[in-house]
Amino acid sequence: MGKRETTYAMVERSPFFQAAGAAAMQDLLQPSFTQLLPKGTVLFEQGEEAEFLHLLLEGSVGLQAKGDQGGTTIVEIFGAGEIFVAPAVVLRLPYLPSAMALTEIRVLMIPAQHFRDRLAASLDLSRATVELLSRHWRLMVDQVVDLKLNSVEARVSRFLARRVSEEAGAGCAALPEPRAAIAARLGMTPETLSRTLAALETKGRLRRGARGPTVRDRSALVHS
Amino acid sequence: MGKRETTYAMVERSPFFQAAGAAAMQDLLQPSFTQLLPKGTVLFEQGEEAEFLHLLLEGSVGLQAKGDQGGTTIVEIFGAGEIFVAPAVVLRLPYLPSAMALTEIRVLMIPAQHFRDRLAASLDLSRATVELLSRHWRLMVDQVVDLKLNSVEARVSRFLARRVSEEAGAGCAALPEPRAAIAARLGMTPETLSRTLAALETKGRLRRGARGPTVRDRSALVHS
DNA sequence: GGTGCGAATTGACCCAGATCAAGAGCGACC
DNA sequence: GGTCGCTCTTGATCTGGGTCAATTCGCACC
Repeated sequence: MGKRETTYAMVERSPFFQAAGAAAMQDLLQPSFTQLLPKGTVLFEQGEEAEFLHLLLEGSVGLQAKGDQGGTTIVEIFGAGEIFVAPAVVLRLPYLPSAMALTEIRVLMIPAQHFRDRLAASLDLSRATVELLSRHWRLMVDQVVDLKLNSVEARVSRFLARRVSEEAGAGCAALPEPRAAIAARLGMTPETLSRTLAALETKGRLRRGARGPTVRDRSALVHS
Repeated sequence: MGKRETTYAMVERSPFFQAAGAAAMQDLLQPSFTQLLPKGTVLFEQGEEAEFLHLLLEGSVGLQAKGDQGGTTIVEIFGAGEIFVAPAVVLRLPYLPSAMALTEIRVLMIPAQHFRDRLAASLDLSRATVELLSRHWRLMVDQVVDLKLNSVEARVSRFLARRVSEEAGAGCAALPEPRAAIAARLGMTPETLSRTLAALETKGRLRRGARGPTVRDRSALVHS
């Protein structure tokens, strides 16, 4: 079937698959299944035992965490091809954040116990997981630095820049996720995000369109 | 020799050692060596190739990162028994942050290539590394949530609470690191940290002494 | 026991971004 | 095609924490 073909092709392209190799992945994926879920679906809730490792095939999901004094943020937004949430699965601990579909998504569900079993048996898979976690740690370090050192405008600019192709150096940065989610990911209010996009437009850095803002010059956006 | 005895005993108590098991650790530690370094020493610089995995035996080190628009922060402060910076070692990539001794330190240096070799050979070590990275990822998630949702006072309170023993519920939170480092870790200026400590003192939450602030009631500090 | 110097505290002021409160689009569904 | 219920944007105001400057503290070294 065509749909299953593309699914496998997408899985194959993910960096995790590359690192683990086809053999290990075959074993891993055998009892997994895909789900098609509408925007807004909660994949799992903060505090639940981890039952699945997720590989996102299409759309984006947000990892949402509650602070202890109340209030929630989005800690990370994952796109197609990315895997979450390995730490909870590995440590057999409750999920630290909840996960919510920010758009309609297609996601591959890998049973947690099966993943742990394969992990204990396969060095290749283990190695790929180490690399995955390393990359994810670096993402979070990057975000912490961003939050601590950069202004709202710089954070928005960096976020948009990561959404336009690096080689083209320009293009339309689609923002299919709700504004509130993006604002939370960037550590600001939706109002401030909106104002900042408006400010970037008057500065000529982008043009706001229906399918998201169009960036004129990617490098000019980041460096200033 | 007594000193080597205690070194090994400390290594043995670290969670990473527990997870990896004595056999794997024996192999890992064979070509490692310890160093005694004064406060202010730079262990490695952001952008250098990773040459060592570090296990901190005594003192504290700060992971310091530069933002791309200039300015630096401290992303994390590690204490005795903790391992850093596995991601750079694993990925054979340059260190993302620099590391600086915030106090006098004793640190075990594990050659990077040796670590990677053992990692590729030992499932136990691999598994321990996966768990280590998972815990470190969670630490960073926690910090991101803290930065996004909590006020300066709440962040300082949480930080102090983690420095007093949980069972006692009170005690002296030694702050041997320079104030500027702690402030950077918490995403604020040294001035604000100072003022916040003063404010917590007038509220009766702590008493400031020479060997760091003494917390009267740990749980009152966190929950308010 | 000065005395010199960097780190920590305190004080006065200011500003980026939050908050509160209207509007403006924009689909979905009758 | 209207109108209900969104999300998004814009406007006005407020405030937490940053900035800059002046002490004061702690302590190594003479």
